[in-house]
Parts: sequence; C-alpha cells; structure tokens
Amino acid sequence: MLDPQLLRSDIESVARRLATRPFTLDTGAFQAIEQERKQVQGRTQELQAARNQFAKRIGQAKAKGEDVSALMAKAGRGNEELATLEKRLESIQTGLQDFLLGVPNVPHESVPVGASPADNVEVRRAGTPRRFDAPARDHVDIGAAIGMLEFDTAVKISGARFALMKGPLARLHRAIAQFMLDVHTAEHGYTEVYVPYLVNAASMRGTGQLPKFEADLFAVPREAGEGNAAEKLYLIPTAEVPVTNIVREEIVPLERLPLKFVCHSPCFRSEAGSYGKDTRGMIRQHQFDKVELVQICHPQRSYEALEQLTGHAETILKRLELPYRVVTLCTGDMGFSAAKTYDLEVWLPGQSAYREISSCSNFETFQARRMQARFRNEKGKPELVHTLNGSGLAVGRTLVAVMENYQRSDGGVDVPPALRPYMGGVEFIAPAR
RNA sequence: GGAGAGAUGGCCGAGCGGUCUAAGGCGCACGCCUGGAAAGCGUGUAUACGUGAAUAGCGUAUCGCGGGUUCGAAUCCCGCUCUCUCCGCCA
Repeated sequence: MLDPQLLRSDIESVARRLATRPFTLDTGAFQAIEQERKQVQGRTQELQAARNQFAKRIGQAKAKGEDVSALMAKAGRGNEELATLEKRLESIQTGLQDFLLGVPNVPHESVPVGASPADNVEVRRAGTPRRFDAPARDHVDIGAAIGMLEFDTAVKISGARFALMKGPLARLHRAIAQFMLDVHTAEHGYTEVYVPYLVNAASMRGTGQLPKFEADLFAVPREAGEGNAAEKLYLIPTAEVPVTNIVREEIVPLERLPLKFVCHSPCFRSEAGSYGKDTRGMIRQHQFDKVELVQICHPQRSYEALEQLTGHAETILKRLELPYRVVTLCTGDMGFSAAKTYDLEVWLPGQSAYREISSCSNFETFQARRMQARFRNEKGKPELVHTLNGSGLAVGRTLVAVMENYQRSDGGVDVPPALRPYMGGVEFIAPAR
C-alpha cells in the first residue's frame, strides 16, 4: 500500500511513475473520495465533540444534584445525523482502503522503464554453460532415463502440474534444500524458521497477495460454526507470506534490525494465468519447495540489503557451479508489491535458455504499511520497516538445473560436489538398467 | 468435541454507567541532589486521523474485535476471535 499522505500531496508524480508499470492511477476517483472524506469527517467530529460536551456537563450537573432534564433533552438532538454520518464515514474509509489496496508499488528510480521481459536489464553473468557433444536432454528425459521422476503417477494421484520423485532423486531434492538452509544459516546469518503453510486472509493482505490475486491461490474452506462465518485459510504460495507476517502489527526494537529469516517450505500456486506455459516438466507446478530469504530492515539500509540478499542467493548457484545471470526487472515485469526486483536466471541446457530460479525484491514500506510492521526509530517513534525477500533458491528448479547441467553421456546424473555430503557421499545417480 | 476462567497503556495491575483527561507500581527519559554513582525527590512518558508552518496547540477515535442499550460505555447486553485450566480424542 502506498502512503496516503504521498497521494494527497503529490498524486500526479505518483501517477506518472505508476504509469511505467503500466498502471493507471485514477487520480480523479481518489481526489473525489478524499474530498468527501474530509467533509464528512469534519462534520462527524464536530457532532462527536458536541455530544461529549453534553455528556460531560450532564455528568457534572448530576454530581452536584442539579436537575438535568433540560440538558438531556437537548443532548440527543444531533444523534440521528451523527449516526448517519458515522456510517457514511466508515463506508468512505473502507472505499479509500479498497482503492489503496489495489494500487501497486511505485518503482524505485533505478528500475529500468520497460513493457516486457525483453526490457529487463542484465546486470552480470557467472559461469559458462557447458558444451555437450550430443544435444542436451531436458530434465523430463533425464528423469525418465534414471526412472525416478514420474509425472503420470502424479497425475493419477492429483492431476496436472504435480510431480513425483523417487529414490536418489527424491533424496537429491531433499539434499538441495538442506544445503541451502545450512549455507544461509551458517554463513549468511539467517535464522531458520518453521511456519504455518495455511494462513489467514490478513496475512495474505499483508504481503499483497490479497485482495487482487485470490485466483492464484488455493483456498481451504472451513465449516462455519453456529452464527460465525469461519474464516477460510489459504495455502501459502511462498514462505514470504508467513515469514514476513511474523512482524505484522509489531514494533521491533531498533537494535534488533535487521531481522533475517530463512525458511524451507512447500509453495502452492493455482497459477490460473499461466496455463499453456511450461506444461512439460516440473518448471511450473501447483506445488514446489522453496528456500526463502526474508529481511526486515531499516529504511535507510534496504537497498544495501537487497544487494546482499541477492548475493546470498547467488552463493548457492556458485557453490553448485551452475551458470546463471542476474537481471534487473523492468517496470513492466515487476510484481505488484515490489519497488525493485533482481531475478536470478539459471542456465538450462535442455532449453538452451536462462530461466528464473530466484526473485529478490525490496518492497520498501509497501508490505509494512499493509501489515503495520514498524520499528522504534532513533527518536523513539514507531516507523514503518522495509521488507525484502528472495528465493534462495527454488528447490524444484534447482533440481532441474542440476539434472540438466550435470547430465552424463550414459544417461545418469553427477551429484555436484557441494551436495555430496548431503547424499551420503554418493557421486552420481546411475541410469536405470 | 465438552466444562470453566480471562483479554485494560512498553510491562504488571486497579477500575464494573458520568470529573476515566484510565488509579497505583515497574520500566524508560529529563531535571534536582552528588566529587561520581546508587537511593531519594520532581517532571514527563501511547497510536492513528483531522486542523495547523509545526515533532506546538486544539479536536476526534482507540481499554481483544464487531454490534446493541444510553444524553453518556473500559464498565451493562448480544455475537465473534484469541489465550489459559480441566476432561475427551489424537502425532
């Protein structure tokens, strides 16, 4: 959510910057709501002040034993108008809130302006894609060759866009997650957290998934009890949601910043909009694991933190010796809540392309304002924190990258040296006989 | 699933229709005192919104959340959520 003060004071420049996403800010609608709000709020407060005065005077008179019937007759006079205005004010404020919840974040000045992924700007590359004598196979073929990756079984059990892994491949998947957690906790100073995978609507609103992107989520209805409409829960699309919401409605002491959390969790995405894309393999699934990095930090240090966090995610790719590049997302390709995003794209020989494996973003106060997540600043006053997060990394896609980059001519897969300690020393996965 | 208790400021805790502008304590900040400190004493100590040049005043809202009664609600009534205790069930 954007700062309402900013919209009141300088809506045109906000609109101009949002237009680069592209998003059309309805400045007229905002100003109309604001104007009415001011008027109604002013009058409401006037009537409330009058009511309070009367109540006070009646109390004082009664205490002295005076007759209060005349006062009481006068006191109730404005109440009907007040009740109407209070209702009106409430609905105006709800309307204003709804309006603000639907406005995306303003891109940072350093974000390149552009319309599509083609306008993203490459920042750096690391590693060199390996040469193959024969055409490189993709992970689906490799998985079939080793006999450990089954899509048809997953379809039978659940449906499209699920995968089932077996044996050493399942272990490799687990090894990847363990490896990432160990690096981030031991070397990068993150605190490991275990969190709920089902969260309430307030948490989804806090990080920006709701109200706009309900269709992308899996919702779990709950039976209503007597007279209560039980709140439904949502499966998390990323650990970002529960982890960032740790600080919702909290005031963090200055000296505890930055908070750095790492969390391994499954992620569930309905992905309604992306059907037809990446239908082959496990690139785009309804369920996947991810190791997520989250930082809650001081507003003055958030861009520094974004660089560091991105570097932490890169470390994993370097240790796994996977070629990748870093791109700055352009205004048109950034997510709703982000002010700036770096994507890490890993080289996939099966596709001869760099594909997203991590997305690292600074949300500035966008999520913090929705969550009322604050810290006590140098002056002792509560101030909104900046929130950041990034995948460190997507486990399923990392497995895909390992399979494709470490494929052997005999149909098997080498285990990257960094993962061997997590595989009981196993150095390669042999093809099925 | 059943029975009961509770939710008040940064924390503890009183208040159970009107001077609540929320007692008292703890903590914190500043001042006095002191060679320095402790103790003691004094003063201050929430958030949001509106109106202001203002981090000044003034106004409004907020005692878990929502609704109701009333001229007036932390206080009374109804609903909900959460926490705790006991029983049952369960990993």
